Amino acid sequence: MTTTTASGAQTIDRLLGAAAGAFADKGFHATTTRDIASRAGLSPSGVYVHFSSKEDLLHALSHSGHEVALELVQSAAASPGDPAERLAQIMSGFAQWHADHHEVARVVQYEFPHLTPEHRVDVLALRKQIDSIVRSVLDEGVAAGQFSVDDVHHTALALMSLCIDVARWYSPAISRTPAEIGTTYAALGLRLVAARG
Amino acid sequence: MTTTTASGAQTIDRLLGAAAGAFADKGFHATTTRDIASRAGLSPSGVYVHFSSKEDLLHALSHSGHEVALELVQSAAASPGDPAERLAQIMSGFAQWHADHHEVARVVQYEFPHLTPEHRVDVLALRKQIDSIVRSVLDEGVAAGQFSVDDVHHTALALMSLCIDVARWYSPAISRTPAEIGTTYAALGLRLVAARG
DNA sequence: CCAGTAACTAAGCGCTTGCTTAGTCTCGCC
DNA sequence: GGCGAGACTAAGCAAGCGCTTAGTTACTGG
Repeated sequence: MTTTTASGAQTIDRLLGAAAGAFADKGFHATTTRDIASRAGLSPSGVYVHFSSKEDLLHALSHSGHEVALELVQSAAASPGDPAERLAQIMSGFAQWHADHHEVARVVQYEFPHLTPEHRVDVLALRKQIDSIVRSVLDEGVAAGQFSVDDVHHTALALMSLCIDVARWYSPAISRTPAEIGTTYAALGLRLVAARG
Repeated sequence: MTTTTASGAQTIDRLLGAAAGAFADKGFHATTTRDIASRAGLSPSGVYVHFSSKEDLLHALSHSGHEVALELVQSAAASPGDPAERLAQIMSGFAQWHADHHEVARVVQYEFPHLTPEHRVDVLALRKQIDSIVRSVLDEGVAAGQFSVDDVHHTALALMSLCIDVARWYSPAISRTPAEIGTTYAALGLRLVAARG
């Protein structure tokens, strides 16, 4: 069998980081494999020791990014507290993640269509899990009379949409910190579902 | 001087439409000039009769798209009614436009970084106008005691963000019509600014 | 009726792309 | 102490890229 050594694992991390930076800066198709290799301090062919293609790198990045986001939303939804407190946790965590990891987030959200069809369905499954968690928190809040929404599906989409778009406009150069953005978005989320409109 | 004939103007429109479709489907860099030419029913060199480069096409598309969006927001902001009614007009019009013209909207929003620096500042000026119109409607609503927001800048960004992200998830295959999306987003927008939270 | 020009194409140039091949180096292990 | 295998590179190939050149056709004003 083929084993990966410690130095190999390190190189894989460098390659993923290099690809995330390059894809976020210039987009998947505008990024060359030579670009990724040089950012990772390798020769052009060094990439293919660890990944079978440029799209393979995109998929690895996309899959692990979605996994991290899913875990984040999962644990926020499972935290103690009423639906409003848990929704606030989800919004603040999800929005902050899109700022803190805006490179990976941008790749995850905007390069998704460039995955192969098989890799796309793989990643889509993780996305659906995130959506369904948000919807169930909304359902609970409505059942408890704490939330009042016109349509749970549409509202859940709008809430996620708000956080996802953070990756588009966020830049480390702006004055708002990711943590502040998280706090703001928790408040905005609660406004969107507040009962007694 | 060089004049454009009627048939030439028609071809320019076909080229812009072809480029919008191709850029929206595959992204700017993944689109080839041969692709655009064949969608427009021209030979590969036919593109260069009317546009000096592929980026020139992106800029034309981006500029006119922003102009249409600006006019839309401008006229909604100038419509009769109190700040709440005018904000609802802006949200419904802007959201609906991102669904109805999701091809151009996607190019406008996501291919923006691939413009040359000069073309980017040109388009950025139009963007800033849109933002400032939204902020002034918020200011008026706050002054009238009709709105209550934590921060006008942040709220204006969130409102625009919500509409812009429609272009990412909208597809003609879904059951919601662009008009329905507009109505939903007008209501969501008012929730985000509502006084007596 | 013909000169001038806008609209368009066939062919192709120079370059870059993703990826491969053939080989070197450096370990850990018996 | 040699050998198998993982990590890596120099060189390069076939294909596709944006764009140009040289030329043809179609129309329009004088």
